[in-house]
Amino acid sequence: MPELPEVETIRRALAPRVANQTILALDVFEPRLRFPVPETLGRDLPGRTIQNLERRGKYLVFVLAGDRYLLVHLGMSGRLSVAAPQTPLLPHEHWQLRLPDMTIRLRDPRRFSLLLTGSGPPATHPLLRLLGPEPLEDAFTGTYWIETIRHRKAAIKTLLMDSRIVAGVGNIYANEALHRSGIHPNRPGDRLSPARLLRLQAMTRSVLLEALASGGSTLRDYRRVDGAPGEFSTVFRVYGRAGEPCLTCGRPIRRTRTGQRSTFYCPSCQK
DNA sequence: ACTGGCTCCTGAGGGC
DNA sequence: TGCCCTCAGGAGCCAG
Repeated sequence: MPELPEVETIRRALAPRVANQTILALDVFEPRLRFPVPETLGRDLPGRTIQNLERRGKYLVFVLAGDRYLLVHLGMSGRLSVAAPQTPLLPHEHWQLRLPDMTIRLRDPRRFSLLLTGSGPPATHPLLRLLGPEPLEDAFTGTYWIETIRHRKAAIKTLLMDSRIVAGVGNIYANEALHRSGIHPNRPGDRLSPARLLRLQAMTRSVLLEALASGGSTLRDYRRVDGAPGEFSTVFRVYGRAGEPCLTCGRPIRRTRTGQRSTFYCPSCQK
């Protein structure tokens, strides 16, 4: 489900509301998520203060006092919401974090999400340690991108979605960035010129920034924390538009598969 | 060192 | 109405 713009939208909404709040309780209703929720979490967390809420790729990091943190990933169908006290549990609500002023609940029908904890610098957690640079930060330089891609034989779309190369670009925005760049999703990395790679890097940034400005996209499961839908899906140029006319040239958008993921592209505009 | 394929899970939607 | 099939925004893990 959520890609970087959606996770960042959630982070921005929650961060000011959770900062400096002390955890009253963490209630786990279903520990069988992507990885089992550690049994000690519920005992461990009460009394700890949340210092701030950060993001790395599609991971949310609740930084706690005392050198601890909570790591949350929403997977495909995970959704965080602020629940009123006493609200009955909805189906597939697997845990809640109770704070003095609010309760945060996670709902996730497919259970691909995760809730883990760690101590020390979050960047050293095994799931974060190998992540590539943030696409919207300076570390994602043109030199790095070109040098990383130019000798790889995998499809450029697969490489763009590889979080070890660049963190947080998922299926929707990879499709959109490739269309804006005029690059065929299945073109091997080593068959793209530096100039075309630089264009793709710039288009990746701009599509993520535009989505962020719209509060993210809405497809099936994603909602903002307050329940409002994101607005970006109205401006998809290829994603989900198989058979519809390309907004650039009018020829029908084609759907295919790259790896195990759905790929949408214009056979005329993308080479 | 890379690459591609498989896997976890539930729900929605289409065809018959 | 029901059954069966395919597909869904992620990404770790595995064999080759």
